[in-house]
Amino acid sequence: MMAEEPRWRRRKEDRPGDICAAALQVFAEKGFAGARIEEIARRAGLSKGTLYLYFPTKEAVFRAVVRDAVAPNIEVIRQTVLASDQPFDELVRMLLPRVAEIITAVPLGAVLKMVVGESRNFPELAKVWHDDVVLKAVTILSDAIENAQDRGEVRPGDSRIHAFSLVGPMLLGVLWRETFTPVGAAEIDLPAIARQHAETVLGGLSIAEKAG
Amino acid sequence: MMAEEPRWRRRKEDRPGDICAAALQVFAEKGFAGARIEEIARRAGLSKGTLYLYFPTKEAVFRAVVRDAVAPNIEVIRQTVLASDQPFDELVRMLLPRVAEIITAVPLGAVLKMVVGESRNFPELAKVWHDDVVLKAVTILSDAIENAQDRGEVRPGDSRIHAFSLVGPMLLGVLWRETFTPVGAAEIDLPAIARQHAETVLGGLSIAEKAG
Amino acid sequence: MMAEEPRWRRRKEDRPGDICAAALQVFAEKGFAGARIEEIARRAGLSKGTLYLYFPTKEAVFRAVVRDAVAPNIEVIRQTVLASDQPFDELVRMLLPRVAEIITAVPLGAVLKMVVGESRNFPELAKVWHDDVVLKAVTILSDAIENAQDRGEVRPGDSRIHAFSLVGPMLLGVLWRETFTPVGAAEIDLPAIARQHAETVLGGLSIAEKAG
Amino acid sequence: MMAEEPRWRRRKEDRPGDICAAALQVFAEKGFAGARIEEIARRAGLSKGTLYLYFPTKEAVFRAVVRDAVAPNIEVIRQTVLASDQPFDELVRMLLPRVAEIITAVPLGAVLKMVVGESRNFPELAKVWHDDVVLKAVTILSDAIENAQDRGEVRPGDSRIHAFSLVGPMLLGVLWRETFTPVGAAEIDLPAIARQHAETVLGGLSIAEKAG
DNA sequence: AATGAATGAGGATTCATTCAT
DNA sequence: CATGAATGAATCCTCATTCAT
Repeated sequence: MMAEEPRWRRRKEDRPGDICAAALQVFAEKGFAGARIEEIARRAGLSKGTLYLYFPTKEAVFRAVVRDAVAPNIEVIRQTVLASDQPFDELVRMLLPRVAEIITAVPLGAVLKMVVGESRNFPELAKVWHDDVVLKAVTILSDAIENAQDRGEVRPGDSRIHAFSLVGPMLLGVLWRETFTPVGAAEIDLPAIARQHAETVLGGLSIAEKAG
Repeated sequence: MMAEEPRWRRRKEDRPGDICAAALQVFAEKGFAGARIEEIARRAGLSKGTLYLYFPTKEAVFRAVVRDAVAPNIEVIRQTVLASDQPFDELVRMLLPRVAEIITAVPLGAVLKMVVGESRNFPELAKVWHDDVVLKAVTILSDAIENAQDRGEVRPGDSRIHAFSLVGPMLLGVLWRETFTPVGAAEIDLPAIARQHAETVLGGLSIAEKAG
Repeated sequence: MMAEEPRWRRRKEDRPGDICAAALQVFAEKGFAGARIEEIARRAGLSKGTLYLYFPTKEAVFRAVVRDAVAPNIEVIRQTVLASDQPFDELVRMLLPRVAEIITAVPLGAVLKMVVGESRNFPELAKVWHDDVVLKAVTILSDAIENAQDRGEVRPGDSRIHAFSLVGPMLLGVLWRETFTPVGAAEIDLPAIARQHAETVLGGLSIAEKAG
Repeated sequence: MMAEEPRWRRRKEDRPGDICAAALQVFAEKGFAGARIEEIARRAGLSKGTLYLYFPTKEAVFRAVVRDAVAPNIEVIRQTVLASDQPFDELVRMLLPRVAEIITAVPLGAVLKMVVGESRNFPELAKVWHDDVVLKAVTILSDAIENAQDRGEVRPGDSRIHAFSLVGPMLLGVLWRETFTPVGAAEIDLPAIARQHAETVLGGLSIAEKAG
């Protein structure tokens, strides 16, 4: 326990972060329209009026939540991929479990659900996510794939579709967990999916292994 | 076009279908909470009050839309899989493009988005989809996979995760198309994904090919 | 049983009466605003549209119901009172049970409730009831009382208040029955009230008895 | 009057009372269904939305109005009756004018009208009124009557019907005033009714007087 | 800065009334 | 005459946003 930090002493510079964290929970549970500003405020430990000192509108809170979930994670992926000059199969065997870890640690699934669900109401958010997260991630992957193709490690084919083949099952797992596990579906073991799918997909992508 | 259709004629039987079709559009665009009954009614070519002759609440319309999207499609998958006593790789080469076709023909992507986006607000719909669509589809697939494993056609491993490996990229493609294409992302060629991913994933699942 | 009268052969001249009878039930149960035209039509055995062939508005139906309940009953009272040249105490001993009978036979209580409950929304109905029913009844009574006072049969005092003393308990009984018996209150035996109250009130009104 | 009262000040505690007072007026005028929340709010000096900070539904407001009219008044009656060890005729001569006073001072007539008019739509309110107001009042009275009968002061007979004989005319007067006076009927002088009816009914109920 | 009472625009739902058949 | 599908005005209620304290 921390030394009895009085509620009113919470440093104001933490507020936006607190609000975003609370809002993420609520938006993920209720969707944008179903979320109530008052509940976000309550979970952030402040009053409705105070929340409006930090964000001008509910939409602004939503945008902040979705944008904030962008930056930290994409960088991790980039580092992981770029730093590696190892063979493609090694990269994949490391990358997929890493993605599973990240997805489990941060509420990426919840945000993804929000982006998918509200993409028509907030097209500019879908755009930000596309441009700054998804496209970047796919590009990093497909670049790596093309390099591996050039090196003869990966079978020919559209590198972007190969990227879908790599990460699609992981995404499916995340959405499954967010959507169906709360209503009684079996638990999803993301790391297990990562490990087994890595082997499955590599079996097909790695020409070397087959040729052997 | 018919010549000067009267403002309304007795077509009670067509109404529910018209309403569901219009509602699917609007719900897919705006989400449940963002959809306005009046707009659904207008797109269905009738007035607000008339819609309420056929559905008691907005929720009832939503449920009808989501439930109606269930029945017709799952059966197609089952027929495709069960009817085949062909080798596993043939099945997959036929199945994935078939799925791509279905997804393209009917608005399954839109409904899927709705189910994912509103699963917390309508858990019983998520449950129906899980029980009647997703679980059935996965079970059909994993049964086929287990049979193929028994016959030595497919490498060992959790059959459900193998099923994820099979269809995950297709689902990712659908959601991508629903979410990002409207905001400027590249078009998604589902049949191309189906063809290429079939080869990719089979390369790994088919022990025979490797052994050869 | 009558010889199978087909529904569609119901003579149209009966319709207004059928509608009023059905409407009386529904208005008494739900009040004016709570009553639905469709339910009135259904109970009258016809469709909503058909009802509008006989009455232009819901208000018109309500007015007809309340007015129709006026005529038949006030006349009975008048006859009973005027026809009697018997002593006052005989009159009362006959009149109160007669009122109890009428009230029990026709749904006067229900209409009374409606008049009381909707008097502010339909002041002209309250006026009709006041002018044509209540005031007449009171006048008939107070005239009889004044005559009896002149004959030395009834103690002095405001004749209208004496009339209240005569009929008040009966009215209380009717409203009690309409209001509280449906929610579990004891049954009200109107004839018993009539008999006992007649003796009670006469004991006071009849100077002769006391003087003797 | 206070000088220039600010548009609003913190007066959360006064609100429910203000709202109930305004609602009583409006419900009495229009009935439950005819009353508009916005008008209640306006008469209470606040906006529609503010009213909903204090009551969750229109029904809740109605219930509060009716229930609030219960408590204060029944106690007065009980005290009046219980405190008296005077002869029965003295009690009645004191009680009826007391009832007339109460009815005149508080809007009991309006509430009674509401209870009668809406008893079918709000049976639980009719029950509360029956159990907590009417039955108690009647029981208090009939107990007093039975005691008086035991002492030989009151003629035999069903004590509850005797109670009706006592208070029926007063109730009739109240409802008359609520219903017919607004449409042009003569004013009702409740105290006069109380005084004259007390003498009238006692003349009959008091054996002593007659025997003498 | 913080609060929370107050506001009112917005949207779901009802139901009297109309009218094509 | 009879029907019942269709309409839309009316009203309850919600909740993002404001603002006096």
